[in-house]
Amino acid sequence: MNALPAVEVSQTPEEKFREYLASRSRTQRYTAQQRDMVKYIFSKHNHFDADELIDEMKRERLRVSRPTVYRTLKKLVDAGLLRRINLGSRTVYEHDYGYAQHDHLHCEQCGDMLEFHDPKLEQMINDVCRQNHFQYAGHALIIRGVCARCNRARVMKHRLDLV
Amino acid sequence: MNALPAVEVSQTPEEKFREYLASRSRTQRYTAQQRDMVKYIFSKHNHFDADELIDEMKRERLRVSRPTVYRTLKKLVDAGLLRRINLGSRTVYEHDYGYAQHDHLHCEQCGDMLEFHDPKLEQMINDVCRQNHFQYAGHALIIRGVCARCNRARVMKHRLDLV
DNA sequence: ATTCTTGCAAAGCCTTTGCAACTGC
DNA sequence: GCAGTTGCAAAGGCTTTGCAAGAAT
Repeated sequence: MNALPAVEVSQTPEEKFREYLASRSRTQRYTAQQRDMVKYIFSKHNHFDADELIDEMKRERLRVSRPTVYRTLKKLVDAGLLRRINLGSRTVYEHDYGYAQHDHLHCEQCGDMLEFHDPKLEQMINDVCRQNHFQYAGHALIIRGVCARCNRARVMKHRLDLV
Repeated sequence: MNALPAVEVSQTPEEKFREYLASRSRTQRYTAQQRDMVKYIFSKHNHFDADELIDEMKRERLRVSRPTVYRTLKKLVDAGLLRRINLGSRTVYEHDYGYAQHDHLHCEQCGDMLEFHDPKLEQMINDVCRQNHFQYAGHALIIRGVCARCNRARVMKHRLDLV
């Protein structure tokens, strides 16, 4: 995974989540397990699915139960802290808070997710929505293919095969 | 669903599928059920999921079994006749043969899929891939939001509520 | 005749839920 | 103490698979 610049945010993810839990008519509680999840998830910038998260947190001796992880992930997405990405065979999550708007190049070989940002995309989406009188709520663009590293590996292998 | 121009193709979907089944080392058979599926699917241009297809075909008194439908859908995708679209909560299929390359505006209200084509998108994808030495294999862009019709309905409802 | 396809029932996979015990506020 | 959260086990939805019977070439 490559890096895009982080974005300045005034609140920590934890604060933002607490705010969400308390906001307008919501009377939700901030529990130890939720705190652990938020802390763990925002301690590293990567893409993960529910299973990976559970495994990794268990490895760190953090208490997590599967239903609670799913329930909390849903809240985190709703709170704007995480974004769900549907990869077809897998659903992964990534930070949506404190991180620049971007889309993905998904390597079908190694599974890596390269991030990129292109203002031309936003412009285009904007135009298309306007032309169709479509009220924009969000988008998902995933470009599938083979990343540079895997490509090199393939070329190397091919050369070796020829010898 | 709105219409994009159809594309001239030299083979019927059925012919193309037969060709696929027979091609390079494959010795797959063309069965009655597969034929019915291809015919039915290409008799109308719309987006459908496995369940809808099964229901509709049954309504037409066509014999279909769930496992066979899944197996055949997979072949049709592989053959380049259909494209899978992952909508997050649903997986739908659409024609990928005899139809122009396009992307989607997905209405979250009524579920409708508006199709559009913009060469600027291809250009952008091309550039991004080149910059990242990424070998392109395909992409999926889905723009979420509310379509014009649902928007009008919402505005109308709002007006009525004010009365 | 041989090899592939079918269909049933059953399993798989990921995700959600009912409910009693528990905990944050 | 009350209302929301947890965790188990169980159910759900969608998709795949093992295998014996059937069909295509």
